[in-house]
Amino acid sequence: METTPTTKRKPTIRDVAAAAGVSRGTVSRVINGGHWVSPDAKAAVDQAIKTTGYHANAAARSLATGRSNSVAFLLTEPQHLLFADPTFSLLLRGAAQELAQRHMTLVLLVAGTPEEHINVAQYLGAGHVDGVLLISSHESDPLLESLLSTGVPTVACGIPLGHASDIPTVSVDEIASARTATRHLVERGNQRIGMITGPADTPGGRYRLVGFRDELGDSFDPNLVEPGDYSMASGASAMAALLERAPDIDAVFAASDSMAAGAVGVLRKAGKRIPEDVSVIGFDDSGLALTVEPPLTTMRQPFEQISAEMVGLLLHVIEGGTSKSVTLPTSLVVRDST
Amino acid sequence: METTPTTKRKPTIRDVAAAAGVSRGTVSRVINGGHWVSPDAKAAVDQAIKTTGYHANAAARSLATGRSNSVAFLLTEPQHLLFADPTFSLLLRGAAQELAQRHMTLVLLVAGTPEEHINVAQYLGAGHVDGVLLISSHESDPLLESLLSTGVPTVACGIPLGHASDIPTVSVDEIASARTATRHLVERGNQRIGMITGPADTPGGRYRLVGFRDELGDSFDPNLVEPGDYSMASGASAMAALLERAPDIDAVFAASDSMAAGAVGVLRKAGKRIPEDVSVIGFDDSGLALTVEPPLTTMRQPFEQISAEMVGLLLHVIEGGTSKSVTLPTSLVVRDST
DNA sequence: GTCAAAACTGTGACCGGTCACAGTTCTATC
DNA sequence: GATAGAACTGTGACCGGTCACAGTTTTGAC
Repeated sequence: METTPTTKRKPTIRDVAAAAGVSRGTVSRVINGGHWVSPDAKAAVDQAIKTTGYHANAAARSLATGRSNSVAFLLTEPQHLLFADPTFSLLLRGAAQELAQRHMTLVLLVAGTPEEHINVAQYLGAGHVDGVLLISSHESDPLLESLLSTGVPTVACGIPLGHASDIPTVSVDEIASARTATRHLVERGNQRIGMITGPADTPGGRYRLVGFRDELGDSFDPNLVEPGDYSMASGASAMAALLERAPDIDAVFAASDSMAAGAVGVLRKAGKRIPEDVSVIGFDDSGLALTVEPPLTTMRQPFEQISAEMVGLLLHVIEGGTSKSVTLPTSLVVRDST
Repeated sequence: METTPTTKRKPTIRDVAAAAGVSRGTVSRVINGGHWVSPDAKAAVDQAIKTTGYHANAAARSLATGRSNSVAFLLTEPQHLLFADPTFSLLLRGAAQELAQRHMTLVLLVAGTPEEHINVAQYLGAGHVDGVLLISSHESDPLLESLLSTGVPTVACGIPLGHASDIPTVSVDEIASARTATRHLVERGNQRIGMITGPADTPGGRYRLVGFRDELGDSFDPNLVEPGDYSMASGASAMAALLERAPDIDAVFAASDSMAAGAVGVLRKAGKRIPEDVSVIGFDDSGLALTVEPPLTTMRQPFEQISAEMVGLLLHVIEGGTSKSVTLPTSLVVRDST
């Protein structure tokens, strides 16, 4: 490997200043909005930036300003949920785009194993990022504790159980959504409606069940509730359990599309027609909902809005603004499974 | 909001040096491997780091060393492919973990729109990251051109068409994999085997077709080939087209599980039983393969290995090592669709 | 025509590390 | 016991920006 002639040092702000015939300070001002610089100077600097091919050095800027212009996208889910569930990639993409527009970057942090946990905690504690987008934390998440204690600006996705008031949150109205889903099944004439819930230590796991129970009122039968962990496999085994306990079940509300998909597979193997014999409704409206046969009726979560709101909120907190939480509406998407 | 008492300034290397009774230089040496420092000094520094709660400032370090200790995970796919296809999240997660082990971070870059393209090019050109993991680039990708011209160390996933020798790559043997898949169908006794290909400007789109054709030899019928774009919808319409052209088709090889899933839906609606009437084989072994009914036979890509190799290779190039490419084997996973 | 305020510009210190180099101590060799 | 070299330590310069402040010019009011 020969040394390329491209060994020219990267231009610094001093090079630009020299080329434009002004001082570093003026160049800096032009870069940062251009206030309080004369039109002549600004033009000269703009020109010099072009000719030199200058780009500000992020590290130097961070060091001087104390801000990194990056935020962490923090995943704490155990591994199998992550790639089983396509929802997180929607959030991720949305957040990345939203941040890019604001010229900030997104660093992905995965805290699956305990070892990763402590590494992540260290990393965040060191102040390497300006803020954290916390994705779907389980109750009593130790990471949340350390986040709160280090004081890194944080916005959560889905109300972290037990910390409702401590931390700004973007979430959907779980209870209302679950009621809507349940009402839909009732309105379709179903009588024996079961539910496959998410883990009880997650907001979706807990509150969707609450909405389900609230909506059914007196006709709620605890025997028709079976827990899952959002994964397809858990949906399948939960459905199997429900079928065994209540062969006359005529509808099921799953707290995720993945679990609904698992349930559909089991129902079909059991010879049930969907929706004639059993109606199925999911939650999320992830890409999965369309791959299932029949396509799933589901509660759509506005993932694009969620990520946009999270970024907006986080940046607001980083700027020193007061923190508030946002609740977004879901919508019922009716397809062929009900 | 009252000012918290936690306004204590973050400890710097000088604080640690003072606490340990040594110089900054010694502390720096301890942090970076601890060579050439006496056991006494090292112990004192380690102790001081603990008591002060010191973490090195990444920006300062980057500024001094000229390295950012971060790499970009660059997505250039058009939007709809991204979240339709779960494969990228596997790669992403694998890469993040692999990097975390080496105390580097992964910044996610999305270059979907032309505007994002130029922003990303700028960002990379500015040297904000030490290297780039390039995910599935299409031929004549302008971003690739600018990457090569800026000289940022880059490793591609899947041989970038037209740049085979310019850039280190981690890929699977597309042709051999396609031959294995095709052979499997032939061995199952199928006679009229169709293929749904990926876009011709992607390596998977081009070379899987080559393998398919090679394996079939004389019995290859160009009339039984229909292009798709890896998405489920495209798989469905391609399957519909094939069925119309060749109602006697008895097997189909799709270049992605998503397309296979789309094909399965169409086949079932057409009254075909799978695999009795038509066998279907996919590619990837993404999570999707198990959600389809029946579960898909498919060619498994070793995504964990791919991301691990990519990171390893990239870091090697960053360190100034010579670049080489790696080809990994796929494996046939037989399920119920063949 | 004076003077104050507004508009603009340049300078030096600083952010928190790393690195080269010079200086010191310790060990081993003849 | 002189001396070379290894092992260890401290110092100042530097990375490339930003910022506060001081200095200069322009503008407008009286």
